[in-house]
Amino acid sequence: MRKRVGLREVAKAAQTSIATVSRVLNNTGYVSEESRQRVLEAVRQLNYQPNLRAKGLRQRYSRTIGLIIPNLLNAYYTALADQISLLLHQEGFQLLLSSTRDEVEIERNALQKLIGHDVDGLIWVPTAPDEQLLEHLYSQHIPTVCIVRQVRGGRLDAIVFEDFKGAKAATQALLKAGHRRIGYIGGDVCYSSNYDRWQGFLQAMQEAGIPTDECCVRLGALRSEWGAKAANELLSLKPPPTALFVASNAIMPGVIKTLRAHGIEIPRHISLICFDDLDWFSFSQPPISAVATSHTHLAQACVELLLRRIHGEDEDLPQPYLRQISFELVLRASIAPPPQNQNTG
Amino acid sequence: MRKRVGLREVAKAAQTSIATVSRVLNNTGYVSEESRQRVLEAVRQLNYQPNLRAKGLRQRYSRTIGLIIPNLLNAYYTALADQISLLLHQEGFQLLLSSTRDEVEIERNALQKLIGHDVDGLIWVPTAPDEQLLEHLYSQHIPTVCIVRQVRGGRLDAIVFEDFKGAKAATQALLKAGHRRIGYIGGDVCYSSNYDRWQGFLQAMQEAGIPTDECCVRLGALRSEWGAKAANELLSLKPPPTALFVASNAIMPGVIKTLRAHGIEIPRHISLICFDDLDWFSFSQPPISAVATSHTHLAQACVELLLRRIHGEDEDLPQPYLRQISFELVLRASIAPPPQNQNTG
DNA sequence: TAAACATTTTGAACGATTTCAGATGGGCGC
DNA sequence: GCGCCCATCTGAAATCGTTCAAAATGTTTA
Repeated sequence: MRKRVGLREVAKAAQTSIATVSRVLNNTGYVSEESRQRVLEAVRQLNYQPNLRAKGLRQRYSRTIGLIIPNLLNAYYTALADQISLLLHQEGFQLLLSSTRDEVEIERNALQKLIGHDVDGLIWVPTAPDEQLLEHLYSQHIPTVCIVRQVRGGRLDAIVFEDFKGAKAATQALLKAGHRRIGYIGGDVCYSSNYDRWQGFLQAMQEAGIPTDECCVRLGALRSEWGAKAANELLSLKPPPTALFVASNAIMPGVIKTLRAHGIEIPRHISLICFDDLDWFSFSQPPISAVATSHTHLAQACVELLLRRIHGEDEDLPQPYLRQISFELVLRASIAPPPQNQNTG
Repeated sequence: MRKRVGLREVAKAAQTSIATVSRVLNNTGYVSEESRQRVLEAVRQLNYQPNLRAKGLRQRYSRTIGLIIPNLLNAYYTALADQISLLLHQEGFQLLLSSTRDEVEIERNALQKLIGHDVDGLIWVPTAPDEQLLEHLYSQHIPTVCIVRQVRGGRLDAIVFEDFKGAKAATQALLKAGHRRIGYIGGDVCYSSNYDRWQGFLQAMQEAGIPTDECCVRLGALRSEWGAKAANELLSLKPPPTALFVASNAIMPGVIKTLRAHGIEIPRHISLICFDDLDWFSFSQPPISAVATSHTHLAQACVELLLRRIHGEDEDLPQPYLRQISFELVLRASIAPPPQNQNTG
C-alpha cells in the first residue's frame, strides 16, 4: 500500500522534533529561524502534505460540509450545488456530496455516512424523512440547513423558494390571458415544495372562482417521463386544457416532446408556463414563460446561515430560522389567449 | 462546542472495554452474546455513530474519492458527476467534490486539499497543470484517473471521448451536405479535448481538399458568452460560413441566441452541428444535430478503473491506461445543403 | 496439571496538535 | 560575581476515536 510521509519523517529529516515541525507549519509559538529553514527545506524535499483527517481529529472539526441533494441531473440542483461549492471553498470548506435519488433509504444512508465523516455542517434537500431518522440527526447536534424543501415539524433551519406565491402568480398569468381550463403537472406533494406549488395553483383557481377539475391535476415523479405521461393524459381529456402549468423544470422535456409529437403549437393551441427558468427557455421557439428563482441567492443565504451556526454567531437568529427566496415572473411568448377567445383577445 | 459520543462512552455504558465494543460493531473476533446485547443497547441509547475519520486514520484508508471538475453548470460534467457519484456510493465510497472554474490556482488548491483529506483515489478533469503540480501529485502515489481531458506527458490514466474522430465525423456530415465554408467555434486548445476536436475538424477539411480559412476558426472560452461573440464575428464575415460546428455544448446557448437575434433560420440559412448532445437538442425547433457521447459509459469505465487501481487488481493493466469512449453521430434537421445549392440538393 | 479454547482487557499504533516542563542565554539589581 | 527573572527555543508526553496484536482471565477438556 501507499506510504505517506508524516510529521515524523519531516522531523527526522530536519533533525528536530515533530512539535517543532508542527510549530513551523502553523506559525505558532517560538521557533528559531535556523530550524524553521531546516524544516521548510525538509517539507519541500519530502513533498510533505499535512493529513487533514488527523488534524481535524485532534482539533475537533473537519472543515467539511455535507451536501445532500436528490441528483445532479436537474439544472435546478446543479446550479445550487455549483454556487454552494464555490462559496464554501472560498471559506476553506470541502464539500462531501451525496445524492439520494429521492429515496428515503439512500438518504438515511447518506446522512449516516456524512455524520460519520464528521462534517461540520449539513446542507440538505430533504425528501420526506421519518421521525426516527430526524431524531438521529437531532441527537448529533450538527448545524443543518434544509434547502428547497422543508421538513415537517420544523425543527431545522430552512431556506426555500416562494413556492406558493410563485405558483399562484404563474397560474394568475394564465388566468389573466383568459384561460379557465388549466392543466397542472407537478411532483409528488409529499415534498413541501411540490405541495406548496400545488396549493398556490389551487388558491389562484379558487380566487378566480373556477371550480378545480381534479382531472386536470396530475401529481407524479419529478422526471421527464412523468411529464410525457401526464401531458398525454391531459391532452386526451374532453375538452383538453387550453393551458398547462408545469410545476418543475425536470418534468418539462417530457411535456414539450409530447406536445411536439401531437403537433400541438404553443401558444396557438395551448399556453405554457413552468416553475423555474432554464437557459433554453429563452431561445426556445417560442420562448417559454417561467417563474424564475434565484439559485444564487438561495446558495448565498444558506451558506451564510450555515457558517453563522457553525461559528456560533447565531445568538440573534430564531430557532429554527426560516426564509423564502423571492422569484420573478418571466412572461414570454408561450402564453396567449385560449383558442376560442383568440379573436377577441 | 458539540460533544460527540465515542467508543469510550459506549464502553462505559455497557460496562465493558472499548475493544469489545469495537468487536461488536465490526463483527470481528470473539464476543459473548451477553456483552453484545449490552453493547448494542448502549449504542442505541447513546445514538452512537462511529467516527469514520478516526477509523480511516487507523486503517489507512478513507473510503473517500476526490472529484475535481471545472464546474457544475455544464450538463456535460453534471451528468458525469451524477453517474460517478451513484456508482461510487454503491461501492461504499463518499465523494469529495471540488470545482476549479478551469483556473490552475484553484485546481492546485483543490488537489492539495483532497490529498490532505487523504482520499483513496482521484477522478480529475484536468486543466493544463504545470510540472510542479504534477510532480507533487505523483509523489503522493494516489490512484488517479483523468477524464474528459488528458494531461500532457501522459503518466496518468485517462478516459476520454473520441474527440478527434467525433469532430471529424461531424465536420464530414456538414461537408457531405455540400458545405465548403464551415465555421468552427471551440474552446481553448490548451485542453486536450478541445485540441483534438480542433484537429479533427482540420483533418476533415484537409481530406476534403478545402484550404482552411483561419478566419472561420474561433477558439475561446467554454462559455455561452464566447459562443455569442464568436457567432457574431463569423456572421459578419464576407461571405459568412454556410454551416457551423460548435465544439462544446457550453458554447451553444450563445450561438443559438445570436442566430435567433439575427433572424437567421436553421437550416435554411445556416446548418448547425454540436459536439455533445443535450436533451433540448432533440425537441428544439429545428432539432439540432450532435455528436452524442455516452457519459454513462465514461463514468462506468472510470469508476471501474479507479477501483481496480485502488484494490491493486491492476497487474494486467498498462501503465498508464488510456481509453476512448465511442460516440454516435445524431443527425437531425439542423443540417441541410448550403443556400446556393438548395435547389440542386 | 497442562493444554486447548473462548472471551476480554491492555497498550501501542495511526498522524496530527497542544500542553508542559526544561534548557539556554541575556539583562539587571545588588 | 551572584542570583533572579524573562524571553526564546526545544522535545517528551497527552490527546483525539479508532483498530489491532498480544497478553490476561476464565473454563473446559485431555
